[in-house]
Amino acid sequence: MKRKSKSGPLFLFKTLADPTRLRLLNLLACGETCVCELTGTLRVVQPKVSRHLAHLKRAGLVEARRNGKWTHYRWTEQADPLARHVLLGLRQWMAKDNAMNGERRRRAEVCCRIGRRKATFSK
Amino acid sequence: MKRKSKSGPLFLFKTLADPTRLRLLNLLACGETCVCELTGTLRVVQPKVSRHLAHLKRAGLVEARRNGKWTHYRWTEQADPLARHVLLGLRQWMAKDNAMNGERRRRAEVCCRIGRRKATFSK
DNA sequence: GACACATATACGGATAAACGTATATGTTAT
DNA sequence: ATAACATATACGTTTATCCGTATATGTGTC
Repeated sequence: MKRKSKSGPLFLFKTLADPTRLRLLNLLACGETCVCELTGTLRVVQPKVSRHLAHLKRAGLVEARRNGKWTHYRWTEQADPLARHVLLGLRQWMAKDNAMNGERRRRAEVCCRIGRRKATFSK
Repeated sequence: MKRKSKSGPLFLFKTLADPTRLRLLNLLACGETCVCELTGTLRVVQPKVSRHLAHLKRAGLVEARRNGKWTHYRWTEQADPLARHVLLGLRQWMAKDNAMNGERRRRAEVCCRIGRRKATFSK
């Protein structure tokens, strides 16, 4: 049996080749966000969000921080040069894209604001 | 019915999320190459190579030039900033990766050398 | 403990992607 | 026109991915 690599460009690109995961990364680009807020903003069922967050985490693109009942996700600092390069480009693209901008703007206000660091979107 | 977008980051990443297509891009990074040489070097059946080249072409990553019986493929100059950025990163990664380096080195010598421009790998 | 809540995973079914084989198209030479 | 060759596409099958629903896990509260 052969095991899957979980790193390298292939897994990176596979991970980025999904609309929901791109939307999640977009929201997380503003800073740490809890699952319930992601779910509310994207308007998709919670297991779907969790599944895709798990995928992003496996790929090393995000990391989770538990705070009581809530889990907050954030982008990870990339060690791999390719991943860092690609994600930087993606971030810049998201900063310009209309749909992505809109989605970051209309994120839910009413959700587990406690213990969250301030969110700013830096290019 | 909804049509597929063929552009944007999603299609780009989907296109890059396949080992054969990455290997093809790697070989093409040296310069224009004909299908028979790609087939010979990758040691995969010809329809597979053609299918993936067609996919890369649809995604706008490569373009084809017909010369007699042969078709030569090459990287296209990217108009889209994200695609250009990502492909630049990929190219740099390929320049360092062992497997990719090996594959570029052991490309077939005996094939349709006529009418091909000289191939050099530039970072 | 029992309960409510946030999040994660398991499972079966649907959809899409990739594959190998066969065949079609296009080009050159005879 | 026929034949030989390079490349592309069509077709049916396998394999991977995504989804929704149900359920499990973990954490605070009573």
